Amino acid sequence: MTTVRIPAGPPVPATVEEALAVQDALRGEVILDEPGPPPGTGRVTGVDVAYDDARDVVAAAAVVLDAATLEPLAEATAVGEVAFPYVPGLLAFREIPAVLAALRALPCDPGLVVCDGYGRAHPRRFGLACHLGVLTGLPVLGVAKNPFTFTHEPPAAPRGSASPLLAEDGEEVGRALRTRAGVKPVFVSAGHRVGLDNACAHTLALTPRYRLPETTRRADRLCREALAAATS
DNA sequence: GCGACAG
DNA sequence: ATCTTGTCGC
Repeated sequence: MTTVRIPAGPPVPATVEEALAVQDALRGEVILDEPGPPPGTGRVTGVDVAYDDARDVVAAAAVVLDAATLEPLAEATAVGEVAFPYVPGLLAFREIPAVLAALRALPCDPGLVVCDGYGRAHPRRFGLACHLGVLTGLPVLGVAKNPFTFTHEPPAAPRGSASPLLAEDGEEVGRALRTRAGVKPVFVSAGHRVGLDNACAHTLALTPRYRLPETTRRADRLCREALAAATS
């Protein structure tokens, strides 16, 4: 397994105003009219980040799975200093430097990337999954655990049931998707070069046993381990 | 003006 | 995200 130091990277915005301007500038680069790779083929990579704010340390993990078997093929972690505070709507600036470093440290192509949080389901339609997609050119989708500010009707009880995640203007920005019968749904949205229907299909393919995708479960575990190792 | 608000 | 024990259930 590869572990890298987060390189002194692409300058992080110094203010909220600058961050908003960056989102404005990059939003037009998002590709929304590609369906993306079909589920169960090629590779799927989960990315996640853990923090120790008291010590100002951040750790990211990228875990590559075989999309057909969900068996791990490769993994990498990156550790460094926290570069941006958590601000709702600006999560990407906090997570992306670490995530990019972990992705670059992988020994193979990531294929489709699955991240925690949102893509188009975002106040300015440019969440983490969109941002990461534009910066890497990779197909990316987002799976979040909460509906954020968006509204939805509870999906029917069976696994696979879904209901639209709606913005104020009525636009469907994502979907509440039931990955386990009778269990709280997850909130799926397209990021870059992946359609919403396909994003949901991928999410179901990645949840044969648990509510959250295997990609995020594995990446979550790995980045916590990396953080503990870096902190001790 | 105040609260809510992905991780 | 993170702080945290036991507990109910398959």
